[in-house]
Amino acid sequence: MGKPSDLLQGTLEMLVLRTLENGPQHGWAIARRIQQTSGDVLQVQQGSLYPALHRLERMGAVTATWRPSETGRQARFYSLTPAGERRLEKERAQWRRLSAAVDLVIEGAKA
Amino acid sequence: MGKPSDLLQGTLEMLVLRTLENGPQHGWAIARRIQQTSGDVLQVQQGSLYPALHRLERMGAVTATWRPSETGRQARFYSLTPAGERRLEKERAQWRRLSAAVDLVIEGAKA
DNA sequence: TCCCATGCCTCGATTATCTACACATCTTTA
DNA sequence: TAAAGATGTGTAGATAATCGAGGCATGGGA
Repeated sequence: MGKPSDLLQGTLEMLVLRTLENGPQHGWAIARRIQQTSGDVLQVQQGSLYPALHRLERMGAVTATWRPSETGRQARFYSLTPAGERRLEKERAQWRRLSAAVDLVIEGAKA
Repeated sequence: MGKPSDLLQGTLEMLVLRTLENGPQHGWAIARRIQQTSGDVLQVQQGSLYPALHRLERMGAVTATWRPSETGRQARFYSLTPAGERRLEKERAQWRRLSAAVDLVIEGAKA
């Protein structure tokens, strides 16, 4: 059960933005969804998630409103902004480029 | 020209160990080789490389000796130890697992 | 002579993440 | 009824890898 640290720094924001492409969600649901979608490989710590959400809000990539959740409790729902979508696209492209580059190095034939 | 930070933290050690699978090399050559092998996408900063090399040496994953380089100058050649090989295998497996998980999340179908 | 490539290294700052908490409500279980 | 667990948001302090910028030294070419 690897933590999104280890080598995934900076990737958390991308994961969060990507999850919000499916529509507005509150923090707890975002964390759960990432874990599920990744086949239980990635788990997002609350101490990383909320600061990341606040960063994204400060930079205008997401907006947030208080609304009752499915269970009737008050929860903070985050939505992607156009700026957030653009940011996601950039980070996604960056990820593809860099992870492909790492693969080239580590999977390449010896000698 | 992405920096191996951005999302590659912790990956540097793996890249270095992988490069040493091709035989002993000095720091400068390791950096150059990673850059070449990655198709000029990854570039290793000296301020990251040497601390990483020293960490790996302290933990016994590599050994180092001074020898003249191809150009005749004294250089510090690093070699993989058995412990380093084991570490590389673990990190390589970890990388595959986690990068595949990230791909699952970000490439998955919407909704 | 001056510059550039080679080659090693350190220092301070940045920054995201982690662990571990605190707080609140609602539901389930003993 | 009381305890426990799930839901849900958040902060505080510490950690640690990386970065940028610099220093130092040698050798070769212009």
